[in-house]
Amino acid sequence: MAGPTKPKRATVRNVAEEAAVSIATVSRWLNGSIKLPAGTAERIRRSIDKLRYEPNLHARRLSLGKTDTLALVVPDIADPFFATLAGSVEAAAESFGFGLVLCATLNRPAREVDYIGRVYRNHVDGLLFATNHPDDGTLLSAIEGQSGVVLLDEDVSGVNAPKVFCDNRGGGRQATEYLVAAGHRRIGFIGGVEGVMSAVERSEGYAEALNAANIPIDPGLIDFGGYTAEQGRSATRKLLERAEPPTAIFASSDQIAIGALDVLRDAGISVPGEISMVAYDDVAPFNFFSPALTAVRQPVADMGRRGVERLVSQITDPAFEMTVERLPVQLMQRGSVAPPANVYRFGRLIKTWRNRR
Amino acid sequence: MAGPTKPKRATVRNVAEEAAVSIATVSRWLNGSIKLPAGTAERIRRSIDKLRYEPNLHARRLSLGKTDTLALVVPDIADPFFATLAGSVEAAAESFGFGLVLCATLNRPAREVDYIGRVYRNHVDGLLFATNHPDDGTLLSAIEGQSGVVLLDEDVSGVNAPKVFCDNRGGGRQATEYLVAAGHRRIGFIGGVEGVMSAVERSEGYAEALNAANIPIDPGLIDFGGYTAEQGRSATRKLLERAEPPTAIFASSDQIAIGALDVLRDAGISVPGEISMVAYDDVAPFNFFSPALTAVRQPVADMGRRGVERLVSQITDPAFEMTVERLPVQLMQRGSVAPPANVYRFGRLIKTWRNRR
DNA sequence: GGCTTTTCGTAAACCGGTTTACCAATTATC
DNA sequence: GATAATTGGTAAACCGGTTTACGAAAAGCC
Repeated sequence: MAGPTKPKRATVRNVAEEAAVSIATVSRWLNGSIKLPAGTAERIRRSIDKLRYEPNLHARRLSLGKTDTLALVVPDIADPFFATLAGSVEAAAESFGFGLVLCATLNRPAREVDYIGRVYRNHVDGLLFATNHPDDGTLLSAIEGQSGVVLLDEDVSGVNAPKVFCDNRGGGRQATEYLVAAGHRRIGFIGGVEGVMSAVERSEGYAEALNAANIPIDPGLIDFGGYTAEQGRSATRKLLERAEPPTAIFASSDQIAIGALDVLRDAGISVPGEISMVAYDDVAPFNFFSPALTAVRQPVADMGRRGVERLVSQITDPAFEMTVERLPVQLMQRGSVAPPANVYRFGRLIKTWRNRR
Repeated sequence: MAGPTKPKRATVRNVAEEAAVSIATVSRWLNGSIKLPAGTAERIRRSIDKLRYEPNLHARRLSLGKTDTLALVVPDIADPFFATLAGSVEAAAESFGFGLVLCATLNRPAREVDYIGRVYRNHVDGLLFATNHPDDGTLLSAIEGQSGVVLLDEDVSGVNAPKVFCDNRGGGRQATEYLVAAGHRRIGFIGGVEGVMSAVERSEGYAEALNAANIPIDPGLIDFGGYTAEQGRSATRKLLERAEPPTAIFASSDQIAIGALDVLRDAGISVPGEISMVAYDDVAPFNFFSPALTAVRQPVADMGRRGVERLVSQITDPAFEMTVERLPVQLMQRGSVAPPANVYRFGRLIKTWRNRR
């Protein structure tokens, strides 16, 4: 017995023949660019049913030069932040009649550039781009002149494209203000990759809040490195080695917070008893952590949806205007912030958690 | 000033013309099906560089009838379990020279069937399919006769296709044995959707372990419903309402465990002090929960990679044979299991957590 | 030198759609 | 009743590759 052979699909020609009509008639009728007398239309309809005709996608794309497909480029799809983003982008694209292909760059510049080229090469009609490392000009020149790219979450400096970001500065400020209001003055800041917009802005928000409270900024409390758990671990270790460790830590991503918690737990330091913590992103199930982690929640799903809206209108509307949008973030107050164990009175250090060992 | 016009791309014809050679020569040289004297090759190479020629993907696909692309179909990409799976599938596909398109069905049968049809319609060369609901025959008939589909994680009963699953029965048994070994005899089982292979098998493993320990199976302790946090919540509430609530709970997914923890916390019941818990999947950051959650870890990434391997060999190897593979799972012992607070001595109930309120 | 084989290369068909240009037969207009 | 406009439809070009079938020139062989 022969192996399973590929079933032969019907083409427009077959349908036209079956319906005793020309190819063009079938094609135009299908695309609604002509109306036909009831009899003819019915014959075509029947032939299509009978032959189980479905248009060949590739032929259609070749002919039309468009794909009705968008791409979402993210560093890593297994990261819950980007997975959530991907979910909302998928749904939004679908609602606009677009398919979605998901691309993970694993932060390899070559892959990023390759994916960006896909819109030029007509693989997709448009592309949502999210990165998480600073650009050395490679991305800029890859995106430059490319129409149909919108930047999500993170900027690529110099690029002229529609952008949808979250309010990083506001988030950084809110988190820090909250810690300051709880009485903290030595607040560690663990940031993402140095130079990346979101990291810079969150640190600016941090600085703003400290300035507003007349708290001098101690560069030794600030550490950049990446939105990873590993960065959370190493930065926290460094902070703990200081003569005066912070009484609170602002971790600027979920993963950083998770790494920081890891180190704190190993060191036997209680949260928030000895050190308070605020995280950022809030896509991890922080309310099940112990303590439930206070975090700045980014509207990840909104960002995805909005990005698709912008992209689709860029593709379809010739009078499209590029904009930069900032989505508001929200501080989710839970249980990882308490007044500092280090108490200063009249400017003198009375007690630090180290004394309590 | 005119708006940005789409840049005109060079075609093989342009390249051929520029290199003073025929189209076929260029095409065949590019595809390595001919070798040319150094001079000619060099001319072609130069023309390609000069014109920035890149082959048109759609033309290529139309002509060749293949796409070098795989699809991964999952219920929900934002679910960490499937996000992790997607990550590994992406990487594996890439390593075989295939692209990947990700499809989220949101458990809508119409979307599932549509996606499955994509391989027939040549949108992709092959498809990895993961579902999480029982099939009423729709999926079976959609997949039937379709070559180039491999089933991942969850079965669709009756389908003859390569399958890559995890050892659900073994996982259920291990988890339950572990609880039994800790002294538990009233163990709640919170399962996934009733009738779904993974849920059935995990419950079989649960039953096996109980039988082996001569513990009678109490149907009132068993609840199916879905791998969701909501199921975790409602099932846990039901368990707590019993005259004799369980001393341990086996939650058969991360999300279920999270929901269960939620209810237990609200009820002021400590884990593992009053109720022990074992979860399943272990893609959530359980080691940061308090207590760190003991869970059966599924080799999600392995499953993805293996699935791609099977799919690719099915596509490329005519002598391919269908197999069902079972990947081993591993119990990650952490801190959510303790001996039961309910103590029986000489068959009499001496103490339950209820008494300790 | 004549015959075969290899090398280098071409013309043309094909994949399966869309679309332009155009035609014949009705129907509307004056 | 002649002309213009509409209706229903067709043939053929085009999108941009791949591949088959074949030809001419160069090299190999006796």
